[in-house]
Amino acid sequence: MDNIGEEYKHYWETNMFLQTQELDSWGLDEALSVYYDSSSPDGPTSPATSKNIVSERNRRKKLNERLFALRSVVPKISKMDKASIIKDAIEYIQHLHEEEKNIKAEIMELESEVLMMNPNYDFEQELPVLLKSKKKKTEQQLYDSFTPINFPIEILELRVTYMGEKTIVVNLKCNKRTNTMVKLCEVFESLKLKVITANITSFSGTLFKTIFIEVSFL
Amino acid sequence: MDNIGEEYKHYWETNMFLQTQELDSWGLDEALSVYYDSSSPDGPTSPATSKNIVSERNRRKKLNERLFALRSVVPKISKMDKASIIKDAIEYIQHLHEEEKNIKAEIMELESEVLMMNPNYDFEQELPVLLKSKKKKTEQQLYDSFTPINFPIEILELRVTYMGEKTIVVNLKCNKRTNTMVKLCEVFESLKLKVITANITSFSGTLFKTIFIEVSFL
DNA sequence: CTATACACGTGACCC
DNA sequence: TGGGTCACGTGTATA
Repeated sequence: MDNIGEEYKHYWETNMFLQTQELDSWGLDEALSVYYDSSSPDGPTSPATSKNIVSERNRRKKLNERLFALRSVVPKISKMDKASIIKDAIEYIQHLHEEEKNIKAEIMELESEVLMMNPNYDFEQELPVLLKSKKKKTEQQLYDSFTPINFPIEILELRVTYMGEKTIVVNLKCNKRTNTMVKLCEVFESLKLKVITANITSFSGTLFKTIFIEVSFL
Repeated sequence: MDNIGEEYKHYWETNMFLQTQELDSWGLDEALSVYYDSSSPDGPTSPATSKNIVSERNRRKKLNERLFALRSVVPKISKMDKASIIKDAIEYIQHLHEEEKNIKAEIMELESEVLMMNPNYDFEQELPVLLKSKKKKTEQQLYDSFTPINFPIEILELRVTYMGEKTIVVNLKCNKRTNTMVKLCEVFESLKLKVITANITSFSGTLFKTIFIEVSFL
């Protein structure tokens, strides 16, 4: 009895790291069950007890796997204790709850702010996070999500001209899509150039942008 | 031996509900340890084994309490299984992670939106959620957040002129700061106006922006 | 009757 | 050399 048990006397975490080996060593368990089956058919311990043993082993193993997985999704794990893992998970969830609460109040405030300043703003189209989550919650207690829609800049024409020794002129033509102008500005801002003057003209769905740039970088 | 054990043969959840009563019935355990101590000092099971028994009992109890607490902070608990509780907790944490990511992008967008429309807005004073969470992070390796660095638009001059019955000219002068041009563009994009032509000129740290707008909204 | 899930006592391990 | 933790086998109650 004892020598059989000693095969499994590892620390539980080491057990987790050697799961495959454990699966191999499970062959011993079948030997064990056979041992139980053939030895004593009279006692109340032989016929179904071996089944219960392997069942219980599987249950423990599954529980440990879950616990290990739980540890992996929780940052700031203080100790490797089973109890400590659960404790850390609880604290982490509570922290996320609080943060979520604050951040949702934040969003509601910001939305009303935007709505006041611009009553024609279309939240359904551009910022559907809270609305969608409310919808889903009524349908089922499930968790919400959303996907931001981003159109790329479609450049139709790009021409760079050097005027004199310190000035560059950039001529750009592209299709007008949502936020296209914003993205263009972001590109030129990120280049940290010294823009002398810029002109943007919109005509029938096309953006024309002409930029004068001083060559001397800062 | 058996009659003592029968006191504890409840389902684990019922055990949790009757914790206080269990604490009372622990008087029986002390009687148990005494029984072990006084009965057989010769066998290898008496002296330290009873200590281990009560220790192990406490450990199991603590673990179940933690598990019960974990269940209480996780909504949408499918089954009461120990393993299922941990599984639901894992899925819930993963969901919260994803939601947090999305909602933070959302807030950044809204903040810039508000900032555009009301350049003198003070995020530090009125909406310190993200900033506060960041403070916590510097103090310890705690859970993460972020802070968008946003300079407000400093408007020096704003003049709106009506030209004819369908055209508006907006003249704007403001200081040049980081992303000022981007924010200006975002403001005018969000207003969903029909911009005919726009001109931006930079001169000694000041932005001059002139915009021709057709009045007819889409 | 057979699974499934649990609490229990026990020996072994490590700090 | 204990206090703390673990895996194991077992009896038992629920579905």
